[in-house]
Amino acid sequence: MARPKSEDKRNAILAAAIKVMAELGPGAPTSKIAREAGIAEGTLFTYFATKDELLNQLYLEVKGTLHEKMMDGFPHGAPLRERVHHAWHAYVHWGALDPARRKVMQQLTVSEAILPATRIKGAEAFCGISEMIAESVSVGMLRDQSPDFAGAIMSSLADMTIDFMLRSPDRKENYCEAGFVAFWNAIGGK
Amino acid sequence: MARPKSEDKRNAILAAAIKVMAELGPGAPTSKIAREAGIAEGTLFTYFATKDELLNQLYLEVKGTLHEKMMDGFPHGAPLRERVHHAWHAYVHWGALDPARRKVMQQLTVSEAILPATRIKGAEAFCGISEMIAESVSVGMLRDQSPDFAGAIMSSLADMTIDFMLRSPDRKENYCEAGFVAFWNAIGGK
Amino acid sequence: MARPKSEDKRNAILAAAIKVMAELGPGAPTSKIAREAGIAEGTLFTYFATKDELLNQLYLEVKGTLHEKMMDGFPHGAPLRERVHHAWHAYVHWGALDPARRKVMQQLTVSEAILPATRIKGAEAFCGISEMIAESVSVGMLRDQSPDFAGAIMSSLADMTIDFMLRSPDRKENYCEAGFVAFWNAIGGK
Amino acid sequence: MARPKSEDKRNAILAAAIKVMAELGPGAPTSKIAREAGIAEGTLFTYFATKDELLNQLYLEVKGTLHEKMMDGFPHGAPLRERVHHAWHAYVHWGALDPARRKVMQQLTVSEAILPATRIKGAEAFCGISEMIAESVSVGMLRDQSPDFAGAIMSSLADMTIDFMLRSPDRKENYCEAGFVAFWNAIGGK
DNA sequence: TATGAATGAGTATTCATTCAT
DNA sequence: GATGAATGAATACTCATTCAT
Repeated sequence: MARPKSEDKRNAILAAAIKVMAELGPGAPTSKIAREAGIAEGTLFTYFATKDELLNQLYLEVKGTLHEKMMDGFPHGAPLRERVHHAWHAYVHWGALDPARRKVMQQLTVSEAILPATRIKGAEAFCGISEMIAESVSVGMLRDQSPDFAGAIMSSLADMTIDFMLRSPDRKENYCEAGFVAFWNAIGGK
Repeated sequence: MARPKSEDKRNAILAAAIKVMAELGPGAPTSKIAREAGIAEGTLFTYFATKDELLNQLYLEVKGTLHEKMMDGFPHGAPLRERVHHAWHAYVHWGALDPARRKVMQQLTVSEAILPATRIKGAEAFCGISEMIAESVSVGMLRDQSPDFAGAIMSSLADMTIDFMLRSPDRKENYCEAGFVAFWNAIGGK
Repeated sequence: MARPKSEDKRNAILAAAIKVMAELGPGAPTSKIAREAGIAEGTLFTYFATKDELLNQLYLEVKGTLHEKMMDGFPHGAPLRERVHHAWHAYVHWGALDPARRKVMQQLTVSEAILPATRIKGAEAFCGISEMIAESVSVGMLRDQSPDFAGAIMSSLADMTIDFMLRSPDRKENYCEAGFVAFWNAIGGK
Repeated sequence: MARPKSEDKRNAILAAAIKVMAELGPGAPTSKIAREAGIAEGTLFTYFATKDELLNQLYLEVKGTLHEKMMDGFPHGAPLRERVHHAWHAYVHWGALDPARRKVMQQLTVSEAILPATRIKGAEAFCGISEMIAESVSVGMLRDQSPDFAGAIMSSLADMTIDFMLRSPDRKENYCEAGFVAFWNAIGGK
């Protein structure tokens, strides 16, 4: 049983898990996820040995999607501020346009089921972005911190911004930019 | 009245819930909470009719503790920056010194069990603080937002800062101040 | 603790039990009964040592009420048919006017909680009536049975008749008399 | 399909429910029923979604068995009295030979758990029998009632008769016939 | 490989009864 | 005697996981 047959089915399960868990939280029953995915209860376990494994894979999948969005159309040659703005814009719109995925990410982030190893793996993809942000930092005190700190500033402010965007959809773009201003100031962006 | 309902017991249950849920999440069994509180399984339900009610009360209790800490020794007459710094310092040290309470707050914040009404009630106490922060805002774009936005900037950055303080206890104070700098810059504090 | 103080309270409990059990069946919680009776949960147990005792007393009370109604205004000197008709009329109207009490009697009659001794005691009061009915029996085969058999014919037909009276309140009296005719024929009443 | 849901198992559960509930009433725990049926506690709920559904299905099963017995060997061409006697005989012997089933029917009949829809469905099968009995009715007043009334006279008297048959097994047949005489007279059978 | 019935430990909640006040 | 908080065994139902088909 090297790799299970259908990549499609694996994706269907992950998609179903996002849908169901956005509503029911990480306590959502695997049976409901299976039904939503259009497969039998038992089949889920040929793709994910345990529910915890599903949760961990899901965490990675969700973080992966976010990363993908942030790199999609990334203006590699552009000035720093523009590049960072691209990342910011992609982040908050990812969350505002796909609230289920984002809800699941929030829940899994604070869940005991996600292993430290998974968290590390999930963070790895964002190294580059963190470093880019760190480059923008002009505030002395913040320059002394690891790039992670700058990256974390972005995540936390972006996440907060998404909340406001979801609460007031008509002022979405306003919040997106207000959030960016706060973020850019926070790191003393040049 | 026979035996009056004991405030002590109520508090013991809430304390036990914090301890147990910090480890097991909101899915923690009420039986474990009762045992930890030193009471019978059934007794828990004379104080909280359902587990959901316990969760909602707990949310309020935890937010309340945080608010209390932030107002404890508050330098009412001091300059704005000092007052905001007091609030920040109290917030992040509350989280760093009582990680269980803080973990529970994080988990409940994203839990479906917390009713909107509870969230509103929990936020009310922080109005004053949000307004104080909003006063500090000098960035034009951010001035146009509600005080909530400023308050949310603080919460999200403080929360992120706590993570770093917990991960590197020896650099706790360093992170506390670095976080404050980022926050103060974010809102363009004067 | 010879006899508990208040006979009123005892009656309140029995009345409450009837009301609550008519809705919830014999599984009705004693706490609900106590609340309905306007007393504390624990007080119920100074009047009835256990729930089963309450149930048994209730059975007797309900049967007693029925018997009382049947003897109320009983035309002692009247011809047999008239006397039997009085009993019948009282029975079915008791059930039709107090459906809660009657529902409880039905439920307790088939409940495992009612002790044989209680059933016997409850039946004793009806000996006289059974004997009166037995006197009316003119059918040879039925004359050979114990008076109980004649009494049981009456109870079962009366109970059935009550069902119809409750289902069609506007035809109540019609059913009362139709039932009596069936009953009188059944025993070959002279 | 994997393992198909086994009709045998469903029947085993119903049989177990009859046995256990005859002793413990409708309050009998599902766990005891499952054990008696030789299955796991949880398995019961793959066959009956809730205990109430089990109760309702059981009601139908029990009524169905009774109806089956009444129609078994039914002398379709025979004179009316003989046909009615067949039904009566089958009814009371069903109850006398399978007291557990009959006890359960009594209990469920007065239970709040049985839905009106279930009662209607359970009664449908007996329409034909009620009509046959109604045909036998020669008493003017009873002729004006719906066939249900005649059917109800039979049920109530048969049920009473079963009680006597069970209490005095050696006089079983005597009571069967005495009961029939009463019944036949009640409806003024021709 | 896919299926879904079977499992049984686990969970929130109820409730008769006790007993401190 | 009256109260109602405390108790903990009992109960319906759930759910991750297994495994026969």
